[in-house]
Amino acid sequence: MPELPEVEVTRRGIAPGLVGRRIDAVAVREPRLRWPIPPGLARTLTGTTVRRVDRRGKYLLLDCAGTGRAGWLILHLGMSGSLRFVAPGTPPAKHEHFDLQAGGAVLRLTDPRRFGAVLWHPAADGPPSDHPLLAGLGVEPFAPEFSAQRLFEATRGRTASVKQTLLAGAIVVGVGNIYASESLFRARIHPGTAAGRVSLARYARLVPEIRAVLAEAIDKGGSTLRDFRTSDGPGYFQLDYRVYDRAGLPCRVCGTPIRRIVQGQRSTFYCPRCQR
DNA sequence: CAATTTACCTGGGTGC
DNA sequence: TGCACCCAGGTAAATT
Repeated sequence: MPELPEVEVTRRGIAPGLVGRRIDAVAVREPRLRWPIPPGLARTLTGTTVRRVDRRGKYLLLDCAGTGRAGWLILHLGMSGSLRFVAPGTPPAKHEHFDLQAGGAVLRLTDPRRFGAVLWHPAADGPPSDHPLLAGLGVEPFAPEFSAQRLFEATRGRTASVKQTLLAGAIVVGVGNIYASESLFRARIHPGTAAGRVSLARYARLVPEIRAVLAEAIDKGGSTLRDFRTSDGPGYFQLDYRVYDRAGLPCRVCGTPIRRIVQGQRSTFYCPRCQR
């Protein structure tokens, strides 16, 4: 599943092939994603030039501008989406729903479960941060604004578990299901603890661990990164998980069997001895 | 009213 | 071979 690290690796992978290039053609083969791909998108995009490729949370933002048109193409990979470049004329396989042809390269979106999104945010509607899907997002985990103090203050009075609170993305983005379990393990915090009852000192342990685990995953993705021009995209890399998906296996620190619990219909993994 | 919980979208994989 | 069922993440809707 593409989480923030995969999306960031994708951003780095596709940006060189897009920035400064003119969009020559757009193909929409299957508009039924999480939300419909806007009907006029091909007409809007064709002829614009990609100025930047940014990321906000798990959203990719392509800054596109041309004569009389400007805005951002918003891409989300959902839980099964990926992007890669293919040679022009490559016949689309099943689940390959969307193409962006720019300067001889074709960026192709594959998404079997169609939980992803391709949306357009006109510049006239303000910056992308004004878009309803982006407006409520928390801070970026690598931004200086993300601090133990901020986490502490934002969670006072909250009764929801610290794991679910991180996952919700309203305080900090990018801590998906895998990285929530992993970072809480590294910080030795029990995932079931009410967010409002976690001390400032514990959040001071957690913040650097969140950054470390995300940075590690990005590095790993960068190092295993395939050629976005010819091959099949970022190929989801796996961190050497310490607790995630390790139910029943011995904790790498103390040997106690890792437990799996369900919080908000989602799996959480933790070590009952190391995390309290 | 804000916080919290539940439902839903889809299709690959699994087990019978 | 077919089919019921589970699971995944992010958002909307429902509920507290």
